[in-house]
Amino acid sequence: MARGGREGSDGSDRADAPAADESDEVTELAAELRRLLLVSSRILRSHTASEEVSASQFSVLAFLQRSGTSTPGALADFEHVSPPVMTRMLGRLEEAGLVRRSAHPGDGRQVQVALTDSGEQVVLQGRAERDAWLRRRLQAAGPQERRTLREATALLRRTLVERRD
Amino acid sequence: MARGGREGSDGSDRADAPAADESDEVTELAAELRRLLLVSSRILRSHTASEEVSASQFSVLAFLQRSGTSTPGALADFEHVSPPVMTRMLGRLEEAGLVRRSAHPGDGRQVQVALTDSGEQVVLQGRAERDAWLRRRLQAAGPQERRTLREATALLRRTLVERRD
DNA sequence: TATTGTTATACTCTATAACTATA
DNA sequence: TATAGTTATAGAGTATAACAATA
Repeated sequence: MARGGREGSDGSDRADAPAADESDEVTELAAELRRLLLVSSRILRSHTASEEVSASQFSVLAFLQRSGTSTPGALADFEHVSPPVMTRMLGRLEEAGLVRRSAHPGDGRQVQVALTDSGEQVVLQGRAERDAWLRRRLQAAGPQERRTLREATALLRRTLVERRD
Repeated sequence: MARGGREGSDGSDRADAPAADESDEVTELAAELRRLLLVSSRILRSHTASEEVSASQFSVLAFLQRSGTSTPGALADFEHVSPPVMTRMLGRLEEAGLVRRSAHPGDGRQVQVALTDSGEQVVLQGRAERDAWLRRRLQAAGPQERRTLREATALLRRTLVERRD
């Protein structure tokens, strides 16, 4: 990791101008984080898909199960996908009989989306099984490590997901 | 999977049988982590793709730049994709003139993969630009938070990526 | 005119199965 | 027989542009 050198060692000690070391540190963290997210999302995707629904589809179903009802636009925002992608996802879920689309009361442009009974079954029964692989690993990691991971999860969400600019 | 209710809630308080609270805690962390990885990989992918190469392709180029030379099989392992996926990725990169495939000396079954000069250019010039978005956010998060993220990155890699079973 | 959603189009990402060539 | 890689096939994930309907 070779970060040799002290900060401010070249005389540029203004507080708001990051020193070379800090810049290196951020650069390296960024590269590691990028790679980790890319690879671990692949791994997780493969471990949380089932024959019934993919990881992405399950995420939509789980959101609907908690929120009761939503619209394609709200779901697209929540999942961070473009509207056409959500239209397609909902189309597949509807074909599979897991969600139902109906007219929005009051605003004819919008569409209401809700789980069917079958969709609710998939969420409730699938949840435990779906996260089993991840739970096993977290269990093995130990309490202290889970504490770090909980902090980091919240932090990553704030840093990557919720911030808007 | 349905492991029959909560463990430990019936008075079995052996130290290696996680209490109900711990089980709930792990379950919740697993669900949050799954969702975070799914969503943030989407976000990151959209912010690290360029016209030249996608996020995945860049990751392959960056690995080659550091390792000098590799084989399709080793790259597939490293990226956690199946062999046919790597074949296709390499095909596209080769078409674009960024990598070169050549006969493996000593083992005719294997193939050697290396960057072309053009591919090296893409890596070296693309690195800073590609991570700019992520670096800005990490910079804004502050030193203490980056420390947590560094710990968590290493921890997640050990927990999710490196463990084999 | 702005918003919501969909359709059309065109990629990339991904896996499994079957095949070829070499060891 | 086992290993490395590719081809064939199929489907999911993703985005932008163009369109329709409603507000």
